[in-house]
Amino acid sequence: MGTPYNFRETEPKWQGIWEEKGSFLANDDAPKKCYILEMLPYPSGRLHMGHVRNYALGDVVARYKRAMGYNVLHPFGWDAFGLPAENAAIKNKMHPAVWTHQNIASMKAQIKSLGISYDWTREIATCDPSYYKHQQKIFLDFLKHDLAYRKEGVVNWDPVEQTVLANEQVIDGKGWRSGATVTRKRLSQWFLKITDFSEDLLASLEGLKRWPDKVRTMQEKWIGKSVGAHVDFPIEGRSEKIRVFTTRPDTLFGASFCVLAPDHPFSKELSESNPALKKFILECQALGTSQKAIDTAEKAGVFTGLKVRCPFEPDRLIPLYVANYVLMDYGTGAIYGCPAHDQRDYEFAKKYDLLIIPVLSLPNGSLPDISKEPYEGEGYLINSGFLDGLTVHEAKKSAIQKLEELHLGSPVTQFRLKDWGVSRQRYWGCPIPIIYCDFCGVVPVPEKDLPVVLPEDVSFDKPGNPLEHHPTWKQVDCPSCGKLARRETDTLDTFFDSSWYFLRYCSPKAKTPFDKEVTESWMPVDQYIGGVEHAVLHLLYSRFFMRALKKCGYLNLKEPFEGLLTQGMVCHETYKDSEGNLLYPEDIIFKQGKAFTTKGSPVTVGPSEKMSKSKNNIVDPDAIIQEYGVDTARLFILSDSPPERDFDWSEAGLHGAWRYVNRLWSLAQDVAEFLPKKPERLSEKAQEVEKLTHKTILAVSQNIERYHFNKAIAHIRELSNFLEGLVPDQKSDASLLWALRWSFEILVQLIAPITPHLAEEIWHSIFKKTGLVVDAPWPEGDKELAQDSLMVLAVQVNGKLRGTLEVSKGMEEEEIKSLAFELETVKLALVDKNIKKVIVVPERIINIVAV
RNA sequence: GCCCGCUUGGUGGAACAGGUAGACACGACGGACUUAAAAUCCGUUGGCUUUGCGGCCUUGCCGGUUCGAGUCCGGCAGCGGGCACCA
Repeated sequence: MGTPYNFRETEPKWQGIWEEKGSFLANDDAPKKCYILEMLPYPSGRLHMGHVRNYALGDVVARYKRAMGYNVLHPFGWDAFGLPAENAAIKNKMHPAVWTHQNIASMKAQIKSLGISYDWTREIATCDPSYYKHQQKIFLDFLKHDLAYRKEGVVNWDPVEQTVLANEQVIDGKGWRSGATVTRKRLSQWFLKITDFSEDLLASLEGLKRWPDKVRTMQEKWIGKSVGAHVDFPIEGRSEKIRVFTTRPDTLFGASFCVLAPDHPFSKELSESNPALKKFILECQALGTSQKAIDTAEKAGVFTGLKVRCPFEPDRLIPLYVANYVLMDYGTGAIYGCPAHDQRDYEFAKKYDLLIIPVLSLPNGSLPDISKEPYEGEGYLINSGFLDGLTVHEAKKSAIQKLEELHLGSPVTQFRLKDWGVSRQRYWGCPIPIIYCDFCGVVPVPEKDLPVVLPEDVSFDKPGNPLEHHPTWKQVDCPSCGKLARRETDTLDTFFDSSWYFLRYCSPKAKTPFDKEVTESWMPVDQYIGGVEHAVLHLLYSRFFMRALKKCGYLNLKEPFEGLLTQGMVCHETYKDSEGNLLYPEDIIFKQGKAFTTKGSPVTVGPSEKMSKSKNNIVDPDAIIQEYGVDTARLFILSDSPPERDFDWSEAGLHGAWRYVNRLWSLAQDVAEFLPKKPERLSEKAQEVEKLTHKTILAVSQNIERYHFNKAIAHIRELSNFLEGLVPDQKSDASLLWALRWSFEILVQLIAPITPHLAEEIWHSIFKKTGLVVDAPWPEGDKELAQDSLMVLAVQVNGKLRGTLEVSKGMEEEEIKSLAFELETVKLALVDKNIKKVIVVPERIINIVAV
């Protein structure tokens, strides 16, 4: 028994030494670069376990790469603009800047106690004018290169508060504070032309080999390329035509109505003389702007009184509707309905009693049953004139060809992706550097006047945008004519801030947004780590930014993130007392596997759910670090689940990690006795130690490379279990004494990226090493020495395991077969059976097939 | 509603390219140490069955491909993420 491990002293000590020595500073000039990055956090004020998980994952990779000889860039910063700061301002009467800076200070202290290998000299905060100054420059360059433009966009409008609401502030169609029914309002706003890059953003996904497939699929679906056609439906009795977009020109003979979006210009025109339609359009505006609200609303529409002519059947007239399920943003803002073969059209047709004409047979030629639901599968065209008998694919081609001949349509490729609206009617964001002049129009703020800084003296007493009702801020002289003009009072979407921060880290002190040469040498990010919830928006916007910046001449790269790891959520059980009230985890005691309150009454343990305030199941990282130390928390959070899955936090699991930390500490003392040179001869046990050690090095390295940290830890535990078992034997075996010490030293290096403080402390105070583990090169595994000479083969009869064989590597197949047949259990299973064949899979299995 | 995932013992998970399901842990149970408890250490632990040996069943559910399926294919169910102004 040696001295117990004192993490309270040890952890801050090593954090201080690493900082003092500058162990984690990145070097712009050194070769072999590696950029490891965790997603920029929002400074909410309190660190949560999701952060701890994220940073622990990144730290293992960063420390491992450093030990592998890489020059690692591992920076940190804050996504410091955003809505919560304004909410806090209203609630607590605290200025957003003060609130944000306080949060950053307290979170920074918490993060420092995690011992993550960050280069803090590169820290940024997006709310800092020295950051957003460059962002404003980028915006102006986007404007110059036709990547930013103004158009009308739709926002959620709270008519009582006279304020624009975010989607999350709209609950069941009502404003979260006022409770008033939210309406849609059109405002002139700034947009970025992400759609200029639709094709490239889609095609380049294929090259992102180190991204999870599911993220690539999600982006692919989001961009949503579809090949279809524009089709014109002439309006009966008028000269205009309704142009629709469709992906199914093959089903045109099944058309039974056409639908315009409520926002369609023609809908508006017709509504002037149609009060019912006008009323309906107003009702549609009561729907929020979210896709979910639109999709789940009951399909409803109004007949315009007009009929349109089917392109292929000039004599057939179908009604023209305006309906809530057609979007102005997508395609042409108009569709034709083929209810027999489309779910949404089907629902609409049923509701308004419109014709449902089947135009597709099943692949076997029979008619689909469309009495209850539409048929959306493959088949052959029917009831379709010149298309009859064709497959869907053939009919699409043929229909488009005919439309072109008739001058009533043309093939067209459509993307679901929309341009990115970046204007926000809020205070706590980056000001858009634009001035509106009655004489000169839209005038960019001259570069010499950047940054346009947020005014500090704002009030949140009035609803709406504080910049808008600030007494003087928006008044400015026009840079062009000098007359009095107005500043843009909208600020930028915070996704704008986080779409280029990873570039700023490369040269955080640059006078320009970033230094081209240095940035190109660090970029792309080798490994990006963050939550799956960012799979589409943040990651897609960042990919767009790289392309847009390239177009503006900033750099010559297209993809920001070469490797991507998306981590799962951190969950925890929920607890309720006998009355069903939620309880906090710290008020629960476990006895014999059952849960009780501290007062002894029984507790119902609910399912594990994402840690959140509303579920009362948050575990505070600070408290855990106080009680167990950060290495224990890191070990537990890395060992229990693979990173991409949800993680279940449990006090018991944490305790297991704590025990292991202490076992390693005491094992270190048991094997500390030193033999300076490897003995000439190794005993059998010493050879086993050597072999398992090499196996472990290889397995741990491979598992870290693949981000299977839980498996890496399992291998480390296997090795330490083995070493522990041999400790009593070492006194009588000098070569084993050497082997145990040698092996354990390697084990300490292998676990160092996971529990870095423990590793340094063993290295220094038990092994009396002079250098630091962080400066030691990663151990090298020898494949030869890790080889087994014997192996175990499974023997099956008809696919069922009947026994095993231990054979030496390279034994002849015939010999293996005959050994297999000699197994008693095999003989028994083969009684009264004829052998049909024997399958031998080298080094794996023998399967005897018999009947 | 639309898009994308996930589902293996009491629990978290392992099984690399279809080849011995349950590595490594947690919990539980039994034992050692202790006046006792905690801590620590040792052993057992998927289920059913048999006095041992063994046998049968088992990867959310139903079906298929294969000598062989947790892994591949089709269908279903449950849970979760995203849906463009939360970040």
